[in-house]
Amino acid sequence: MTDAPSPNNFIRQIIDADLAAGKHAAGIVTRFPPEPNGYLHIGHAKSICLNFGIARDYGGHCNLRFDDTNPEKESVEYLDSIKEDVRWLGFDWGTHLYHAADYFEQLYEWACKLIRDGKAFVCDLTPDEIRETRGTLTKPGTDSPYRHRSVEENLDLFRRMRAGEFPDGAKVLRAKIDMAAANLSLRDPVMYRLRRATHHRTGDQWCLYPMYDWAHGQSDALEGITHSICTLEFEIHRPLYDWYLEQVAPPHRPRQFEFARLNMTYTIMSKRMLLELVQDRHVSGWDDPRMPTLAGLRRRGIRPEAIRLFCDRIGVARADSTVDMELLENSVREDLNTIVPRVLCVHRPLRVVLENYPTDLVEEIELPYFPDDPPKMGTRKVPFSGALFIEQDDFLENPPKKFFRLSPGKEVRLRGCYVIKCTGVVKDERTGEVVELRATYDPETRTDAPKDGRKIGGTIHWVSAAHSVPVQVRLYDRLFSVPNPAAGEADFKTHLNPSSLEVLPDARAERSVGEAKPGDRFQFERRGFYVADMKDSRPGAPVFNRIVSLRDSWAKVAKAGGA
RNA sequence: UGGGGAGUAGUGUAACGGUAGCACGACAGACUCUGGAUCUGUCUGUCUAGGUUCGAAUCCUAGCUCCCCAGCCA
Repeated sequence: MTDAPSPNNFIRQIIDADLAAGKHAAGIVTRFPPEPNGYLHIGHAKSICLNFGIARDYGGHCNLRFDDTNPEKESVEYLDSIKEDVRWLGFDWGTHLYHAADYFEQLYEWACKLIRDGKAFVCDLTPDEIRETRGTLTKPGTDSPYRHRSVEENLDLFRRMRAGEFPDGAKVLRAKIDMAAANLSLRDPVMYRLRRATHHRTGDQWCLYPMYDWAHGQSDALEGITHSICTLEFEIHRPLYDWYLEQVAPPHRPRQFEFARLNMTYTIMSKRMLLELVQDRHVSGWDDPRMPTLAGLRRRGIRPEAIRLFCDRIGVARADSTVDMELLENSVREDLNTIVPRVLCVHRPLRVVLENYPTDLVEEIELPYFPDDPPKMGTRKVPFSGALFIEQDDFLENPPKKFFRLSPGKEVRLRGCYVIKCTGVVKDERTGEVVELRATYDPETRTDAPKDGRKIGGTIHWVSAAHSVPVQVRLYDRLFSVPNPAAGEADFKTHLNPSSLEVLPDARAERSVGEAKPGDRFQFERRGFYVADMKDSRPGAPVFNRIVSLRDSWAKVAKAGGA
């Protein structure tokens, strides 16, 4: 599937205007700059599609750059997962793989330049003191007593910080800007802090680590980034981004642009909260099929094509927004609809015995995998016998008016097969529960409508009791039961949807899916799209994840009917 | 109450002084051996109040609401 160019948006308009003005003759260069401190989620997918999509459509390139300036929270596990996820999403950084850590030496030299220019100083204040002297939103801060150290002293101290002469937290390097600036990020921001932590890339080579603001713009400059696209919360940092670049004055001058990050209903996008769900075992891991992580969506069975389609549909703008989960679900259905074979699987079996079907007869019914266009995917043979399973909720003893399924004395079509009529109901004597149905079949109706012209209202799915295979089916639903779990004062975990996972113990599928391989996708007719789980499924013992249910207009009717 | 941003149908996003469009959604109908899919139709909108203009979502003024910023996180 080759995607069409993504829809227009304000960033592309800026690029068009730049190009029209003769800028960026060497080409458009963007970057996707994750910190390897967690797994990528669908919000990152928005950024990836934006940055890599622009590079693709404008004939430029997009760098994958790890923003690895905080070794305490970062790891190779995250780094590897990010690379895997970007590739899986369908994007290729080619040779353009970078790490902020690769610029530490250059950054250090530039920091020395700022010191020499009187634009940075070593500060001995404690974190608390720095906070206290920073002022507040409405009150200016006060200068650090160390702000006027000589260039020589600063240079010497900074060198000794690097050499490890001071304990963590004892000193920082700060930019000398303006403690009275209305924009707090300009109040002598910290550029470097001491941190004795092993870095996943530079090991113990450094105990001095640059802050994001200092590292990011310079990294962009080094890489020749033309459009450094980030989310709205960094907008307030842009003056600092520009200030550092002005001081360093590198040959290439990148520019920062901000867009609104993705929010979606019934889920969370906060890395911190996602980590908490994983650590506290509310989910099985980063790749739990309920997680909004790319690893989770992948294991759920969603294809990258669907995510790219979704990202094109949601657009890019500067206003805060929350996208309906429905939009993702629709993108998933649309992606899968025409490419996935249809098969039959009964989730909660109810036994039906056909009283007039010849004992011991088994018919092999040839059914197309894609009924809307039978030649497209071929056929398979499905065994039919006198003992079947149908879905429990396809039978109602006392049906409401618009119920088109099976009930006593009524008929239904078995998908791709005979019309049957319910002739009896067997109940558990003690509980009153319906445990079996008796029925008759109409031998004339296997491929045709009833000869006498009577109308059959509904069609239900079925399997032969003796020939079907047991499968485990895992019904996934939204992770949270409220649209915005992160809002409000209550712990977001109190909004976890208790029925976000339902495991069906007795599901039965038609014989043909018994040998499904991990990753195989099917539509179980009238239920939804499913994938054989990559981790837990194996041929002969399939385990299916529900990717997304089918639209179900009966569910709405039933609900509206006050059920 | 300092500074920086943002307000277009229920949701998301176009329109860049000239008919407010698209997608999701909802509703209605057609079709249907998936209550699926498909097709058709309908629905709801420019934050408010002024102003400029032949004409304003767009320009101006005032106001309202929401978001972001006081990490040695990114």
